[in-house]
Amino acid sequence: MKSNPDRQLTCVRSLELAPIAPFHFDSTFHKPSHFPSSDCSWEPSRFWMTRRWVGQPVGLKLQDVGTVQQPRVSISVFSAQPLSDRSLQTLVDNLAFDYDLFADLKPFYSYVECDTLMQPVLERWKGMRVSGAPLYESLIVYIVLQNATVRRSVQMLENLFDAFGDAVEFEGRLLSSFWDPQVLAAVEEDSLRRLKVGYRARSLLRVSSQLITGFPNESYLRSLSDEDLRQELLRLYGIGPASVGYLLFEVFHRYGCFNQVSPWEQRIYSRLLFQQELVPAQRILMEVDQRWGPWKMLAAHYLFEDLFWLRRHEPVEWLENLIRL
DNA sequence: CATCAGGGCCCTG
DNA sequence: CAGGGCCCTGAT
Repeated sequence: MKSNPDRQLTCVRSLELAPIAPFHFDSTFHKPSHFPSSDCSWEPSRFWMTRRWVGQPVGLKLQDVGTVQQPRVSISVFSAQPLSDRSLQTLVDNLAFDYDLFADLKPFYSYVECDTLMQPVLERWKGMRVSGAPLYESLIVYIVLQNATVRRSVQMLENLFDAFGDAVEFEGRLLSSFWDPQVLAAVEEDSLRRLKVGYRARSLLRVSSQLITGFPNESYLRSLSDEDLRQELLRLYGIGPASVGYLLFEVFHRYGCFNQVSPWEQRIYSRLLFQQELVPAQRILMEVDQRWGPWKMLAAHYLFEDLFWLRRHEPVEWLENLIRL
C-alpha cells in the first residue's frame, strides 16, 4: 500500500437505503474466508471501500443504522469532483446489486427451515447476503488466486494496486483502488512480470483487453441463464471452471451454481457435511444438491462463512492446516 | 543446495 | 481427455 494518497476525495454525498429484511450488515460486508486487501476495510457496523466510477476512483463508507428486522444502511460517497444526482443514483444501484441488498431471501430460509445443519448457522447469520464486486475487479482477484498460496495472492494484488491503482484518502482513511482495464491492457508483459505475478501476466493482459472490446456488458450477462453465462465467462482467457464457479455465485448471485469443489474446499465440506476428513468430491456435490437444491451454493456459503467467523474467536485445529499462508 | 507443491488453466498430442 | 509446463515462494 502506498504511504501517500494520489487523491484526496473531499466531495461527499450521503443517502440511506432500506434493504429487504432480514438483513445482516457485518456478515454481508465482511467475509472472513476472503483474503484481506487494501481496497476496503471493515469494523463492526462500518465498512469502507473504493470503486472505479466513470474512470475515477470514489470512496464509499457504509454504516449499519438499523437492525436485522428493520434494516437501514447509510451510504456516503466520496469523490474528487462532485457527482451528479444521476451518477450517484447509478453508482448506488450498482452497489445494491453487488451486495445483493434487495434480494429477498425468505424463500431460501423457508426451504432450509428444517435442515439441522443450517439451523444454528441461521441463528447467527440470518440476513447475510452474497457480496460481489464488479466483473473486472473479480477477474483480477480470481487470477491472482490461481495456483498460489494466500500470502502470495495478497502480495500480487497489492503489487498491482501500487503500480496501477490510485491510492485515495477520505475520512482520514487511505485505501487502494483498482484501475481501469485500459491501463493494464497498455502495459508490457515484462513490466507486469516484474510485479511477481508470473505466468498470470498473460491472463491479466488478455482479460483486460477482452473487457475493453468484445465482451458483453454486465447487464446482458445478468440476463443469461446459468449455463449460457458459464459458457460466456469461459471465453475469458485464464478463466477456467474453478474461477467461473466463483464468478457465477459471487458476482452474479446464482445461488444454485455449485458444481466445482477445489481440493482444500473438499476437505472443509467433508468435515462440515460428513464429519470426515476426505469425502469424494462427487459425493459432496450430490449431498448439497439433495439437501439444498436450487439454494445449494448459498447454503454452502452460509456454512463456510460461519466456520471462518468461528475461527476468528478460536483457531479451528483441522482448518488451520488447510489454509496455506 | 535441490526439489516440490500450491485455493488452475492453457495447450499439445 | 490426460498430462506437462508455468511464475514464484516457502517448506522439506
